[in-house]
Amino acid sequence: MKSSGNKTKFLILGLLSEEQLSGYEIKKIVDMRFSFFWSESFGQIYPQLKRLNEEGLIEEVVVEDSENIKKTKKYSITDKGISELKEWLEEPVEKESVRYEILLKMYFSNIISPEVMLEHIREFQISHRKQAKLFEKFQQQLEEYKDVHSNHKDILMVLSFGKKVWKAYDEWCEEVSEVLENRMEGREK
Amino acid sequence: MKSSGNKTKFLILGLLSEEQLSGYEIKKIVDMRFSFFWSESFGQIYPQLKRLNEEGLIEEVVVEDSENIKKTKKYSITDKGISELKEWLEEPVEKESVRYEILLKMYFSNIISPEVMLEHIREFQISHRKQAKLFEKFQQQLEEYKDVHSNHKDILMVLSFGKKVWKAYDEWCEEVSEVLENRMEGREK
DNA sequence: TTAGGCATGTAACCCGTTACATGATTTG
DNA sequence: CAAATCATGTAACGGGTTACATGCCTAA
Repeated sequence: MKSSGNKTKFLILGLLSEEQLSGYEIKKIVDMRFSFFWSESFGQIYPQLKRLNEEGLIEEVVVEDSENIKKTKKYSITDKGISELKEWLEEPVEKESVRYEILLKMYFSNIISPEVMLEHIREFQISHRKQAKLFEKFQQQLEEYKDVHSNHKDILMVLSFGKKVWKAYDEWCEEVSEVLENRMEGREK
Repeated sequence: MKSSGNKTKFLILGLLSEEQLSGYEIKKIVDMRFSFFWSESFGQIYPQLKRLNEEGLIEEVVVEDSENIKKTKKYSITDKGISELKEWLEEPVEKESVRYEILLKMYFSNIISPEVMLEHIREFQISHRKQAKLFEKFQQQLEEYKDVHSNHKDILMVLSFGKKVWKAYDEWCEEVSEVLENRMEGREK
């Protein structure tokens, strides 16, 4: 068992190191900006916030919101939290284990018709192109609010990863589509 | 809950649709040829084989190995197994949820020194280059035993995915390394 | 006024890895 | 003959998703 393991913890600490957030806001940020390389569910976030609070790595912020008492529980990171975050950031990256269902299906696709496989590829391509457009949109937003994010450059590099890898996905789809189309024609003859 | 969910099941059915295999052999194949896009542990494979056998999707092969009675339990796929495999292959691909720890660390890397982050990138690059070399090796092997695999072309396409995406990884590493090196110099001034 | 978004949380369940147990066979 | 590899399997644990429960607030 590794010292890390629980990465939700560090995602939360990381986000709280930038600004005070509620569980709901954390989820929103992950869905909007991290979705292409990370995901979290409420079932992870809320219990984790509770634990981190108990451990003293974060603390609840008293939201004195002038007029109305909000129901949102905001948290801020403590010094202890920052030092644990730092520790984790300095630890070597565990190698990710991805599971591409589409490649499994591709591998065994001689069992099914090329038409069906082509359809899978098309869907894969469409959904990833949709994501690729979000990269551009997010990058524009970033340029506008350049001063807000102290880690502006780092975010750009994360985005660059997405753009490069998603481009590779797209090119692969093009290549594979062609092969499958040829196969369809060949079979019809 | 989706009708699929349990993908180990279909990996096993897929591999058994090509040849009779034991649990141990399945693990070996996954580790050698699928490792860049799939992984399985014994703790998944053996119980799953048992279940599939009970369900009648696969059956134990009586290994009559002339001289010595082997301890290996080989399985073959049944017609029922093939039709379930086919069904799954035709179902739409669920979108994968990847978690790139390196991108999380990159995102928050303003907290740590560029030297440490650069080290992470280097390790990422090295391990992925190692994998990239295996693509070439595997492709050569494929060309040699072209006739053995009926799905030769499909395997090549899976490999092509790896080559393209891993190339994108490598290019990203180069780009990011440069940025981090500049940052280090900038800070020293 | 009702549907949808905001907001927090818990419980059940599934999936997957790790660790452990066991024993045969091969190789230095 | 000891160490490594082959080979099969189980149990425990942990991480993550889904479903559910609850209640507020806002806009059509």
